[in-house]
Amino acid sequence: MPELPEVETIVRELRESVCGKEISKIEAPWRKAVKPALNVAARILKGSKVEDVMRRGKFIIFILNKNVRLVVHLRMTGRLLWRVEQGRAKFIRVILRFADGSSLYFSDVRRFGRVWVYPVEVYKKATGISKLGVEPLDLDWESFKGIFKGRRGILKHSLLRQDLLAGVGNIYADEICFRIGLHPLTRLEKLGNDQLRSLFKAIGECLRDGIEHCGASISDFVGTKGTIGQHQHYLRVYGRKGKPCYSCSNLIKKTVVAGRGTFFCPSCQPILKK
DNA sequence: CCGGGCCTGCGG
DNA sequence: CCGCAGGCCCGG
Repeated sequence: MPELPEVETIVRELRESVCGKEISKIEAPWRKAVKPALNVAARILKGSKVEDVMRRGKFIIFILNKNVRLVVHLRMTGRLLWRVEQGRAKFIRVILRFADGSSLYFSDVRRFGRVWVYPVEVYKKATGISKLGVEPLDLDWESFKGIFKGRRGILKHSLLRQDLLAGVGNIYADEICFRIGLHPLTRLEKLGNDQLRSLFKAIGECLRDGIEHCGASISDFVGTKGTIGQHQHYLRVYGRKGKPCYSCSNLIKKTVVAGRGTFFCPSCQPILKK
């Protein structure tokens, strides 16, 4: 459930805390979390120093010297933590040990998350980063139009497609649809130029708001020091089934779109016809 | 385009 | 105690 704003929050914290550190060892209490096999990953990592930390979509990329990249995807319940609470040690899947004695823990209750270690020449292919679409926050209106104008498909489904736009997940997709006043099932091809333009603006606004509030701690998200975000207090529809719409006071409904729980206001978000 | 698989905790 | 939660991959 960490989406672009939550991942960005983590990356900003890491950039302040991990740069310059030398990795002395990688451990994997759950070996399947690491690709390639742990001994291979360890050999590639040997003696690597962290030069920078970046984000691409929902991927976290550690730039290491000697042209090595360590990539993390948190999927649903993954966390990167400098300290793990008592009782949650059983969820630690991977540990990065540093030469200064500190350790960064990859904890993940549901084991969907992964850590990859690869040379710079192959890491994008090996992780799936090469298949990602554009970065929503680097996007200008002309490029956005190039991607979405004339495209067919369901609005919410298109927002969730990482090969079009990298980083939007279920929560922000619903928030974006609410912000432009369209039902998540609206077909893209029915959007006029003005609506496309407002969609473009809404994507940027929703994601930037999320970053400004250090992410939404809805179910699981915490920062690297265990601190929660604040954006859950600012969500307009997600998780608000049966509660009055902030805009019109009608009750928020929940349905399923693209296989995911989807919240919307039936009166503020009509399905666009024709 | 839909649904199952990966997984576990927790809500109903 | 069943089934839902959902990012992403894959197969039909």
